[in-house]
Amino acid sequence: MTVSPSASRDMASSRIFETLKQDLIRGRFAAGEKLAISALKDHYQVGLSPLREALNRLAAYGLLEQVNQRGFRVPAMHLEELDDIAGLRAQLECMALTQAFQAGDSEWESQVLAAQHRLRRADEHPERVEEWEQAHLRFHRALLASCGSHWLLRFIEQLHDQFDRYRRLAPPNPGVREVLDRQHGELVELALSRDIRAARALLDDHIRLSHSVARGCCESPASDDAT
Amino acid sequence: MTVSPSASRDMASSRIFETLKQDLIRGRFAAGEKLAISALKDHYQVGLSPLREALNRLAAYGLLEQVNQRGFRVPAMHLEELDDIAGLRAQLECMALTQAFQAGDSEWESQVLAAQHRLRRADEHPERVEEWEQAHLRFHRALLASCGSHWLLRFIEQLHDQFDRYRRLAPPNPGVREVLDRQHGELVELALSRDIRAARALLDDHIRLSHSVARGCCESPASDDAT
DNA sequence: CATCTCAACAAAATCGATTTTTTTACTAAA
DNA sequence: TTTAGTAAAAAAATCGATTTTGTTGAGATG
Repeated sequence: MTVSPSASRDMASSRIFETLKQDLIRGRFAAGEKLAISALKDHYQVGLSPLREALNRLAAYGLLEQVNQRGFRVPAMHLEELDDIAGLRAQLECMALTQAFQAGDSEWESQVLAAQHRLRRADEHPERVEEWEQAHLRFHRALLASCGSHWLLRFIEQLHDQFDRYRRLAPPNPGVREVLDRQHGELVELALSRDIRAARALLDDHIRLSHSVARGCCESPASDDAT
Repeated sequence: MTVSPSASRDMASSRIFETLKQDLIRGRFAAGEKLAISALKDHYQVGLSPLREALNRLAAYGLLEQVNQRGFRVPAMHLEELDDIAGLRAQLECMALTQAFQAGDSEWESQVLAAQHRLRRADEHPERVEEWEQAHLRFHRALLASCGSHWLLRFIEQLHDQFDRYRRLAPPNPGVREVLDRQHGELVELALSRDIRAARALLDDHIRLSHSVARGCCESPASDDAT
C-alpha cells in the first residue's frame, strides 16, 4: 500500500535541513554553541549554498539564532523557556484535542489505532530509541490530526520540536516511560468514547509529567552564555 | 544609556527579507503566483545568495511555499484558511490578553498608553496608510507584550501577518475603521482597570469584525490554482 | 602595567559562473 | 486530431572564488 516507488529526490538544501533539524533536537550541539559553517560543510558533505539556506530556514523555525554579521548559534536553554514551551503546548494541544474529538470521523479513529499499534511495537525494542521517538511523535500527531486547524497543528508541531530539545537531555527512565505508555492507551480509549473532559485532563497530565522530568534534568546544567 | 547611535547595518539578506515580507503582506504579488527569482533579483537590486536566503526564511515563516525543484510561490488564499487564522488568532490573543492583564505592571500600562497615542496621531493622517498600519500593529503588540510567553507572542505575530494578507485585500472602510478605533480606546480602559472578562469579549469582537470585513472581500475572487 | 592602534588572520556574506532539472516547442507517428 | 518523443530554452539549485566584516595579538604609547 505504500507510495511513490522511487519518489522524487529532495534537493540538497532540504535534506541538510532535515538532518540538521534532527541533530539539533537530539542535542548533538551544545546549547549556546556557535556553529562553524565550514566545519558543518565538511561534516555533512554539502556545499555552502544549500547549507546556508538550511541554516536560514532553521533560524526562521526557531531552532537556530542568526546574529547579525557573525553567523549562527544554537539557542541557549533556560528553565523559564521550558516552562513557557510546556505550558503553551499543553494549552494548544488540549484546544486541538477538543476540536479533534468533535470533528474526528472513523478514518481518524483508524489512524489513531494504527499509530497506537506502531507505538506499542516500537516499545518492544527499547534499544531502537529513534524508532520509538518517531512512533511517539506520530501518535500524538494522529490524535490531533482531525482538529481542522492547519495553523494550530503547525504551532503544536513547532512547540513539540522545541520541547523535545529539552526532554531529550534527560536520560531514559523506564518507570516514567511506563506511565506515559499507559496514558497513551487511555487517551485512545477516551478518543473512541469522545470523552473530551477526561481526555483533556489526561493529556494535560501527560505533558505535565514529561515537563517535570525534563525540568529535573535541566535545572543545574543550564548552560548560559557569558557577557 | 541608549545604544548604537548609527546602529549596525543589517546584512543584505535581512533587508531583502523584511522588504519582501512587507510586499507579500501588502499583496503586491498575486496569490498563487510563482516568483521569478531573476526578476526579483533585478527588481530589488540584490544578489542571488541573499535573495535565496530570504526566500527560504519566508517559506519557513509561512509567507511563501517552496516546491521541490521548481522554486517559490505565493500561497493560494482560501476562505477556510482565513477562518482558521482568524479563529485561532482570537483564541491565542484572548489567552495572551488574560496573562498580560495578570502580569502587567505600570511600565506595561505606560507602553499601552503610548501606543494608543501614536495610533490616534496616525489616525489624523488617513492618507498615510502604512503609518497607521504600523501604529496599529504596535498597539496590539503593546497590549499583549506583558503576557510573559515568548512563544505565544511569536505565534500571534505570525498569525497577525497571515491575517493581514487577507485583511489588506479589502478596500478601506471609514465606518468600520471608526468602530475599530473606538474598540481600541475601550481596550485601553479595560486594561487599566484589569477587567479581564470584558476585555476578552471585546478583543474577540474586535477580531471577529476585522474577520468579517476581510471575509466579505475574499469570497468570490479567491484565486485558486488549476490542476 | 594598562590601553590603544593596526596589521594579519579567520570567518561570514556575497557574487558570478556552472550544473542540474523542468518547461517549452517542435516533429513524427498513430 | 491527438499522443509521444526529443531537443532547445529557461529556470532552479549548486559550486568555487571574491569581497566584506569581525577577531586576534604584537608592538607602540601613555
